[in-house]
Amino acid sequence: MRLTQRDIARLARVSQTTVSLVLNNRADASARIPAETRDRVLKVIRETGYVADPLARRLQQQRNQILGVFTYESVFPSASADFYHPFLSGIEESAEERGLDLLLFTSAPVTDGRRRVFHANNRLRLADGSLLLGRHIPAEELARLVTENYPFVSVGRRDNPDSSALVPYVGADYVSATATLTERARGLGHQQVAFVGPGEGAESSADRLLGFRQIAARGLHIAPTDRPLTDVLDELLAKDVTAVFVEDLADADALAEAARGRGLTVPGDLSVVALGDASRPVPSDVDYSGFHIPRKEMGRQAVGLLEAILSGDTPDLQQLLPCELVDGSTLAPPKGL
Amino acid sequence: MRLTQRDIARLARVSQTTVSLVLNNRADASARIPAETRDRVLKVIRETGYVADPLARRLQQQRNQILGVFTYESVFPSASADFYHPFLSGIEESAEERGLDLLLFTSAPVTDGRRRVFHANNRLRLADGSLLLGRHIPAEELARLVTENYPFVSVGRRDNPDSSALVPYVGADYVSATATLTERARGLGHQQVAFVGPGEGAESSADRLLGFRQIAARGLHIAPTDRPLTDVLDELLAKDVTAVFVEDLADADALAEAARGRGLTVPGDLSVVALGDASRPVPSDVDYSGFHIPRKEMGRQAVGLLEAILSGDTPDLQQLLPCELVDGSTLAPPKGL
DNA sequence: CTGATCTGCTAATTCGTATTACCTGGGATC
DNA sequence: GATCCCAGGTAATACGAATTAGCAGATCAG
Repeated sequence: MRLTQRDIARLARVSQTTVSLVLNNRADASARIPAETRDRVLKVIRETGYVADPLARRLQQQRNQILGVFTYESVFPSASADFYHPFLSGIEESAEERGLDLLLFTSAPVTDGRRRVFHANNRLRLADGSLLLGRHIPAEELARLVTENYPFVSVGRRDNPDSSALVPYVGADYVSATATLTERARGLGHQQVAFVGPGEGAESSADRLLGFRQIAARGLHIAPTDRPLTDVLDELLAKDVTAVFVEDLADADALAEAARGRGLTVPGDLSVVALGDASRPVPSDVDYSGFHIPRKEMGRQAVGLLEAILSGDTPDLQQLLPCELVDGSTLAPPKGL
Repeated sequence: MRLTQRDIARLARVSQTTVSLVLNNRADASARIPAETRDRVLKVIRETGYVADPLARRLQQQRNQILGVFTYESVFPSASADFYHPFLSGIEESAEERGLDLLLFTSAPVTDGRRRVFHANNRLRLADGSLLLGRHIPAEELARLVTENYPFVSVGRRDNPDSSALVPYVGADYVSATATLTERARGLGHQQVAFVGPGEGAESSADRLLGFRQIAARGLHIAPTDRPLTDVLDELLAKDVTAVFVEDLADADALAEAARGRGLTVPGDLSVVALGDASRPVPSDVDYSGFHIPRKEMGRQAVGLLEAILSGDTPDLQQLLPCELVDGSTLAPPKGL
């Protein structure tokens, strides 16, 4: 049987109220506890090792000092670890600084190979608010979270289910980063540049193409829908492209490798820019030019934003962080120059 | 303002009791709800999106379906990630299967560079029970957890603070694994074998030496207390050692590298056996003979053990899992043969 | 000497849910 | 006609801590 304040009260010959007052160090005008009584209570607490039940506490108060973390895939298996890790590192660090615990919603049942926030025995309310992570977050879940007024922040994604719902998020500014790099390529003398990637679907893809287009309005765009890489490379060369922008570092590496296979040099004959980190392990250790997504910082900021929301502040609910530009070795003036 | 059962009750024109009964699907003789009433209540619940407050629930019940995870270092920074990750992967997997959420105690204040379980505002009771992970778990904290009767399981460590306290743990059987490998070396014809490592202090170290001694009672033991590696190598060669057992894969690699530096071949001139995984990144991709610690499985088993404890079963509180032997390429008959 | 103020506490209530005990009206049984 | 039973609920209470209201007794002002 576990100890309650009532037990402590009995042992210290005071009321449960007094125990609570001592514990919470209340010295209001309405409740003055003389040192002698206070010490007596504290002594009993020390001797028994009593700790307050945090759950009973929060029934009363508004905050619980727990932040939920909902991931749409398992966190720890190494397959998704590379993706989630940097975010979680920042989240953990920030939570530690703020004295918050993190609740991983591993109990969410998996349907169709994905976890769902909303299910029969929804446990979101265990936490004061939650952080949502995942490559693909279903729009209807976001919408419901917003309409139910549940405090949450989406990390890394910035898709809005519809115009009416304002989804709080911390994202990365792909537009600026891509634009800056495209401009840099222009500055180095590249006349024909190309963007290889879907450029639509996820906002992260759309944003990169947008940034590219801001500078290279008429640059080539190739959406490699299951097209073999050699095919893509053929088209690039046929159109005299000297600098190519790729959404993923792993894809960038594959493309560069293919180019080298044809006797081309990188960046001499073809500059390759990686617009983001590798989504899967890459064997080569080439230092690709491009940018890194500030994942750890995004995690940190997300905790900050959620805390602000919880404490009633309403700062800018949608935050974009600058990407870290990487000079690297694969972006240089074209050979002809 | 969030919805309560009282609100649902009002809307459905029933009592709060009835709402609770419907929600929990109680069809006992003591409470029979006709389909009509039940449907009316369920309709309101659906329309409002009401979900029960899990905290208020557990105030009443015994279980909360939350397992605490206490780590003595941060989990996600890549420095400790390699260590914690496999454990956590198993824990997460098992928690998911059992419908449990995981609470990371990131709020525990850091003193002397380490987290502490026990501090002023101890929050262990948020969870039904907890898993303890860490390279170095202070004995006094273990002792206190035991005396306070808090349900927990220590993962990977099996140190007992004193004989009276029975610490529940899931560990790895280093003794058997080391003994098996030593026997294998003997079988291959090695006459002089050596064990390089502290062999005391942590039980994991002591256990390995113990397993080694079971087979090679008079084998050489070198405790490399800050001794330069070349020194250790000198001694091995001077004593005609042909097979050496090293506690850590990283150390094994360093030693093998040093041997090769002197023109020796591995395993031709010297067999090297790694008694465990690398505790720090190792550049080489040599496939060392030795064993792996079954970290993921240990995580899984720990959840199982904790669940058993929580449900009142008292199985064997201390469990040892077999290590995975690795044939590898660094253990072979000595050259002379 | 009377009322006001202060000290040092405690009884009662609250949070949201689950459970237990009981209530009511009608039909069946004796 | 009295008793019992049963369906269909509800009122009351418990869980553990926090808070609000308030109660004795001492002290002080006037």
